[in-house]
Amino acid sequence: MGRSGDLPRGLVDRYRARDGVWPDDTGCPILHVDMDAFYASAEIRERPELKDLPVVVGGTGNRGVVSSANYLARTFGVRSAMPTNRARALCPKAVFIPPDFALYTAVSAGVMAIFRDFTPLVEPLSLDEAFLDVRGALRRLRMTPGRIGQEIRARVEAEHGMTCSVGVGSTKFVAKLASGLCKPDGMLVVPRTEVLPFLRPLPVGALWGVGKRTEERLVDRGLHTVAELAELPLPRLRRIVGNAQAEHLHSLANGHDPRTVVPETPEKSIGAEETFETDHHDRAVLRRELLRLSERTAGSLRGRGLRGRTVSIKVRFADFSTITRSRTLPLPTDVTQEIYRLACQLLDEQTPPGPVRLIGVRVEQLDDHGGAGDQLTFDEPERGWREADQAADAARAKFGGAAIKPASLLGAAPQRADVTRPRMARD
DNA sequence: TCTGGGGTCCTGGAACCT
DNA sequence: TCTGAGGTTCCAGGACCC
Repeated sequence: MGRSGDLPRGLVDRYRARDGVWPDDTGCPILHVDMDAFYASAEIRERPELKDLPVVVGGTGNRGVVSSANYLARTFGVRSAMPTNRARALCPKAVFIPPDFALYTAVSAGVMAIFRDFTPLVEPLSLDEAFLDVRGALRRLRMTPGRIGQEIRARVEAEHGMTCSVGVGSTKFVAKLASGLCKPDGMLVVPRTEVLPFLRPLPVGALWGVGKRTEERLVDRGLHTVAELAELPLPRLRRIVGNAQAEHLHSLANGHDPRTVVPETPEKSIGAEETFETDHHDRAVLRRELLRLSERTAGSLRGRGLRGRTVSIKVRFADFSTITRSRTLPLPTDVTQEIYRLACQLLDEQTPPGPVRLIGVRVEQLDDHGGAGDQLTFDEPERGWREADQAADAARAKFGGAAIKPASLLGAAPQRADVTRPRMARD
């Protein structure tokens, strides 16, 4: 939660423990646990000699950005999402490390397992954070929510050598804000009766769903704080931000957040995209990249037992203008060649010429085919491609990711900016 | 400063169907 | 047979989140 970290610290002290006594956590069953500088901490855990150095994890190429920086690096002004080149200028002595997602995934699994020792109702938001609903655990473990938060913090540190921050509240939104306000290595309890006094002085940008653009729009109309937004008549807010967002923000600002902790949510889309190290006009290069991305996307689909009906491509030009083009198939697919064929059609028929800095492929309208394995579409040629995909998947599983690739990808790949992968931490 | 990558959700327009 | 209204789906783009 980026901007909540900029809030006045004095505001939050009343929600910390005083003389070892925590504020009343009755009716506060929601915990939000957020690992501190997760990727950087995981790297330091692997290489303890980095402990007292500024550490920055992120793309190390020309166009890379910072995914995570330890708190020492942050004292130099380094922030996540900042271009790596700028981070380097601010802190030349920092150790820059490309992300290692296998490591973060493994650490994350260990941390999530600790959460599940307290409650089965764990909703991971990314590798480094999760909501917990501890309602059932209160009776079973005879612990208060605050006590559970402390236990979790202690176990994460003891078992993984990393710190985390915990927010305890009556709703997801309050718990999430609270964890953001006590970073790093802290805990905050916002009593149910204190929700409105807690929220009202916050800037509108602290509301979940208010980013840079919406914040500008609200501030332009004189709405600076949550209190001002809460008091605005709903019809006026609708005219500013649209119906759905108005309802959502008005509820949050008035302390209402009906969202429950949902342990499993089905994926809605899967895709891959990449930024080139230098811009490319050449359609042959773009098509080759589409094949690589189609292969990655289709592989992810097959790995999860999913198929999708809508294929979309995203093209970002040198001037940063971005277009998306999509087409829907009559039947869902997970076949690399079919996704690639559609992606090429979209590139050739619907994409204007120009220097391209990023290209991506995404598959939407996903459909779990429930292990129906070979259930086929009516498109007979697809059968051969699916069998080829399955054989290639098996070979990759046995011999590694580089073991098999389409012949057209065997040549030199275009230089890409540093690759990062699913769900980055942003802490 | 100059902007990654993987996602979700919403809006609005066009096309299509009833 | 034509037309319009209303609903649904598709598509594109924007904003946001981590």
